[in-house]
Amino acid sequence: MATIRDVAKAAGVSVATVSRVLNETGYVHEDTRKRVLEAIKQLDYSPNEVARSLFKGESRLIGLLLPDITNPFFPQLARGVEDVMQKQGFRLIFGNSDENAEKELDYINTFMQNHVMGIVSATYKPGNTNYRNLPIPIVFLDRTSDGNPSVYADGKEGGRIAATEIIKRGSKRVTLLKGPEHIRPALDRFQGALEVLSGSKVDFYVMTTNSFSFQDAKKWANELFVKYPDTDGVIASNDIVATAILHEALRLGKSIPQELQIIGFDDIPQSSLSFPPLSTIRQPAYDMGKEAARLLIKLIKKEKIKKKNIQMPVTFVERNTTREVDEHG
Amino acid sequence: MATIRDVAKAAGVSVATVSRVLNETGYVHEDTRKRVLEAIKQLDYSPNEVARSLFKGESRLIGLLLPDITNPFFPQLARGVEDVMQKQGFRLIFGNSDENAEKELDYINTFMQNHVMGIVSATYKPGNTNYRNLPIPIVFLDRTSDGNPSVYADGKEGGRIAATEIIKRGSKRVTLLKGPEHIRPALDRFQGALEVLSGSKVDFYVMTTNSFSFQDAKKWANELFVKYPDTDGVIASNDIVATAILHEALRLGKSIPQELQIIGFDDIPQSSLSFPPLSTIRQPAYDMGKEAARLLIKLIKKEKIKKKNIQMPVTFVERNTTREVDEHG
DNA sequence: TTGAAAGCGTTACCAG
DNA sequence: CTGGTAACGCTTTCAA
Repeated sequence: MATIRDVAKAAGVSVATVSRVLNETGYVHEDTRKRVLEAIKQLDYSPNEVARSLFKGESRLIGLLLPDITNPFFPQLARGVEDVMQKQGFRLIFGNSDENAEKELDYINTFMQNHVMGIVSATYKPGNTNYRNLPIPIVFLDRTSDGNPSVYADGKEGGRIAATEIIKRGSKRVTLLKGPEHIRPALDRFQGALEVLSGSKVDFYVMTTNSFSFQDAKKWANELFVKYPDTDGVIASNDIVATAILHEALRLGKSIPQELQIIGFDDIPQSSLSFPPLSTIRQPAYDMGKEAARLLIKLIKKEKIKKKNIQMPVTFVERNTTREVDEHG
Repeated sequence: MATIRDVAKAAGVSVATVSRVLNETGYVHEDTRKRVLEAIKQLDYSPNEVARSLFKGESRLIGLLLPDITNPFFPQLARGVEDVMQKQGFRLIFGNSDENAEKELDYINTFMQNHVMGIVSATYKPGNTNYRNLPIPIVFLDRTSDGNPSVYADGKEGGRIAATEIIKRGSKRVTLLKGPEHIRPALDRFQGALEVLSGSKVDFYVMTTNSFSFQDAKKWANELFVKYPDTDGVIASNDIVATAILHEALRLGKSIPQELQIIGFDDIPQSSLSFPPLSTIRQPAYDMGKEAARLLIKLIKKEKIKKKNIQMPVTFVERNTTREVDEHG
């Protein structure tokens, strides 16, 4: 690896000059600039980011904290973050916390030790103190933490929409799945749906599902039909669970959506590939990731921020686990 | 942020001593050790990794290069890599190449600039020169590159198994989907299946699908039944495509697996949630990731390596898009 | 317009 | 057992 000194020597100038042309800072004669550029090319030199980072106390690194990249919702967020960071010359250090505060803290610490310029975190849980007085900006993604910048979807509204749509389409005995208590968006959805359901005249059951994993999803699906065999509408806590429920319903010989309607949350890519394709409340995950990255960059550059809490809209994606609405109903 | 000097001052010793207790290198009296530890705790000091990295020319960073984290196969690999790296104190810088050599090179360069100790790459394409004479170890994951360490599944055998099983279960007009030419595992699967099909007495069609994306998968599925409406067995290029085909077949009213058998590749988590659940050739993605991480660490530590090319076994996961084999057939 | 040199926070070597 | 100090590769004054 060539160093700046090698370049200086090759170009017959001082390291200071090389540094100047590298950073386009200060005056440097056009001729010497050319010589330096030439030398750089010859030696295939590229500056050592670590040395740079040490001197400036800065870097081109961003920390990305996810609960679990294996959950299909998060890769989309991650990709959104990465795509804009990449274009801006930032690289991501990433870690999965498994919603575990210790692991999370461990990552945050090493992020700091590596001079990251900011953090995007999708793992905040209420009460968590890991983010207290961090000297760098942090934006929460998919989650919120009071007072901190964040990008998230309107979960409550999503819940309302889900309940409204399923009722509008004729379900009379709705089962509402409540996601993990400590995951804010899950709680929001639940509350939104609960609000509408409570105010309606349909019967409904609430069933708690305290995880989102593939493994457990099957368990919830199974449990659901044992407990509430007569349910004719399910508002699932996310698309994975919804898919598991669809699977189980089909296995039990129920016709979808005639006997049973199902609405999921998230609109992960595979949801349109189930059969029948899943009706769901869509979160614009990729765009949320991008938005979060943009916000963080502004924060890092200390630019003026209009809104530091960005709420993204959710939409009902009508596919075929819900019936068509009867206009004359 | 406290520095080592602050700690030294607080403990009334020299930075050299602090460094010694930090790294447990060289002698230091138990009493002073305690004083230093105390000061470290008081100041909430933790060593600056950047300075460390600059001095040692090393770091605790690993580069991870993926084609696209949004494809559900890769998060599993990534998680495997991360889990063992995490335990060993390594952090990941990660990037998606989109199978684009320039983007790939860009990432590799910044990896180097950040002193990563090694790279795990799942994006190699034949002919790619981006990895030529890198001064650090690299292990290819899911791909191979002649001479370089790698961890991959036995795609060819997977293809053979898929063809054998589908024939054994009675398909007479098999459609074999050929994945992207430049993706080695896809090619291997294809060749393995082709080998068995060619040697059998069933008819078969070959259809080329040059991507693995969700978007395109639907297109292939559609095309398939237009071109080969009489096919009664599909060997898909991966589970995403298989799911899309299952979807389309169901949409067309075909009964699965009676009229049409489908076998996928990978066994991504959602494959067991389709209905009917997808029969597939499983790759142990998570374990492959772990294996790759372990191999890379050994390489970094310059430990003796038994095998630098690790082939992982594939297995037929019999679910319900294939019929039961007729023992008396 | 250019160069010398200090310093970013560590580690490792050499004396003592 | 401990301390002083050079060095890692870079950027940034300060002088020239």
